[in-house]
Amino acid sequence: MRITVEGNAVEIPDGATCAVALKAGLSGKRFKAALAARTGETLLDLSAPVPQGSEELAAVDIESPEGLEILRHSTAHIMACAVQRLFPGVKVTIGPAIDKGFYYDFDAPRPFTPDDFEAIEAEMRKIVAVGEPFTRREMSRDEALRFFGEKGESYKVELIQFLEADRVSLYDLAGFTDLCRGPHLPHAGFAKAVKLLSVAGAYWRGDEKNKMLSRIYGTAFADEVELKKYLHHLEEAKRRDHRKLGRELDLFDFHEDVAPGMVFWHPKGMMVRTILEDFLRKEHLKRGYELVQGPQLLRRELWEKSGHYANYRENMYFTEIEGDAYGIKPMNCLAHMLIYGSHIRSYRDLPVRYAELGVVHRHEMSGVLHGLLRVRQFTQDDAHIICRPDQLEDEIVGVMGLVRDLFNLFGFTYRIGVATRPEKSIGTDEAWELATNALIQALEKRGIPFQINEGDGAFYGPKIDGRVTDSLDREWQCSTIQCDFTLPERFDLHYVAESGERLRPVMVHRAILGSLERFVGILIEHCAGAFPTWLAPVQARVVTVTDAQESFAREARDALKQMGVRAEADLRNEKLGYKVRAAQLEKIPYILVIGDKELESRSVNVRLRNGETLGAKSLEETAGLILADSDQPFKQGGMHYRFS
RNA sequence: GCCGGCGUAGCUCAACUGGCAGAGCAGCUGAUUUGUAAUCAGCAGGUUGCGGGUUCGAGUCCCAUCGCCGGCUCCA
Repeated sequence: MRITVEGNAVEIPDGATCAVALKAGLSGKRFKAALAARTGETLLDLSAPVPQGSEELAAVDIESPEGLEILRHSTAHIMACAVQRLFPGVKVTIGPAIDKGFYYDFDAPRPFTPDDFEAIEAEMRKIVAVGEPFTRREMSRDEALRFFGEKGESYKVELIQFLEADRVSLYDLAGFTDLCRGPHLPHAGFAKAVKLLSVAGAYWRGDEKNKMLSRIYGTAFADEVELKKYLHHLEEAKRRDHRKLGRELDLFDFHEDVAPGMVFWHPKGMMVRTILEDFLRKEHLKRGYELVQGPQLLRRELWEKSGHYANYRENMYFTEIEGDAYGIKPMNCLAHMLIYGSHIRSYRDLPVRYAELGVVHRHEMSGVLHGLLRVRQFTQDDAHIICRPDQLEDEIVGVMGLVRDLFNLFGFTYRIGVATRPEKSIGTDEAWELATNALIQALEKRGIPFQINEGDGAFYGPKIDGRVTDSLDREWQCSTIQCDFTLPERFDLHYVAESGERLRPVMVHRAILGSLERFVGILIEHCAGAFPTWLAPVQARVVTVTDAQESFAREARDALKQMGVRAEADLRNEKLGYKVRAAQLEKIPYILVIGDKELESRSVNVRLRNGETLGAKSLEETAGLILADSDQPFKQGGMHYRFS
């Protein structure tokens, strides 16, 4: 029998096993992975005969990353097959593998609901149990158009019309035929650990002008153990949800009825924010920034002049004062430019670095709001650097240093992207090219790896994006560094050069943590509510064993406060275990127990958040311990105060 | 904004096909005075998101609206 391995035809004796097939013609990483897996434990059955009629090599190691992707994509086919068996008349569209699973978009008379999962999964299990083979065949473009046209699969017809190839490949599975590049599993029997997860609406080809399809998300793993692990991971993410922890830890809440998308910070949450803000201000002052602040409302004419009115109006709030239209600022740059423009500037004055923890309002569509991570009012750790073109690269390099230091401090790994000119934009081609190159060169100079995101830039300039990955491997966009030649032009900013000539400066818009709201949300999920000691709203709680220690407990709390520790006391008439449990659930870093023994020696018994007890210590010693712990990030936590 | 799901006490959730709105936790009060993740008892807690409609009767069915959740689109 003749089979094809990654495009190479190989002759295999009839009745040969997969092992023989593997030996016969190996190229392509997924087959190498399969070979490698032969020694270890694998679901690949090498003694199985090569299935008849299969043109693809009958072996896939579904434990390799490539194999897993094949498994998931194939599982999407199995699901589509099951859906068409159960719901005749449902049209298929596309069903790719995604990061942790797969989806398939259907055009169904009635959108699917989770109630349908049981039936679909049962039907899928039948296909898997039989081990229905995937078989590949090819036909010409016209044949395929006719084939899918006759079946009424109009979406497949549309897809083929967009393809440039003369011939297309199709895969058959138990009577279900799908247009597909492949590759696929040899047979459905591999897809044993499968689960459907959710339904959602999704636009055909991702365009909101197109029809809304019904999408089913699912996942598949090499075995049940891996699947369970992943489902557990999803549970863990749920447990860490900042919206849940925000309520449980009494950090913040929302009053959806009166202010959707706007945060009410409770005392503990505000403490975290305040510490963060103080830290950021100090850090910016160290790095040559100056603090400024502009107004919330600016006349509409100003937004027209900047281009925001034309490009960003639908996301802005407007109000009227004495008959004049005002826009509530969605960003801080205009005020900063007006401040810059209030003096004549010399080339010696540059760069000017204006920083503001700026409160902005953006009218986000109702469907996108999400806890602290997507809100309508938020605070940016914003700054604008106005500099000479020859200083631009150094300034970006400096900003990237701050990005690195801050993310290191919080223990985030991060990924950098460069976003280029979008369709809706202002400014000349030359300016765009200059700005884009400056960003790229600065990154290269720092040796920071990055990817290019075409057309993802702001309307006034290209940008560098920084996305952090949290402890659950999810990515969040925080940093944005934008190069802007356009607004200085529109606002006629200038500086006086050595020659006396008036020249145009460049402006860099940048935010490192992005929005403090979002960042606190990410941080909560990252540390599961257990803030590092320096950020913990309550660092220590004094807990009494009986009422007899009440007075000393108050004394101890006040003494700790005096020494700079954020301490409180739990004097409730409850058993020690109850109060320890409460403090532990609130993730307070230090629990200080006072019973009769400690009362006598005027000490506290120190218990850490992880359950470890350190024994009795004097109040001074305890305060020293806690303060050293909360100082750590500033002194030893990988901070680099260098500018280069 | 679009598709789907949902909205019952502060929180987590009950209430069969329409038939007297309930429990645990949290809270408050009292008893208890306790040694490192939950002492016991009692009390209080509600216009079932809001507004209409159908019905003898609506938490439950219908319409409208606000909001939330999961996605899509968007995201400076």
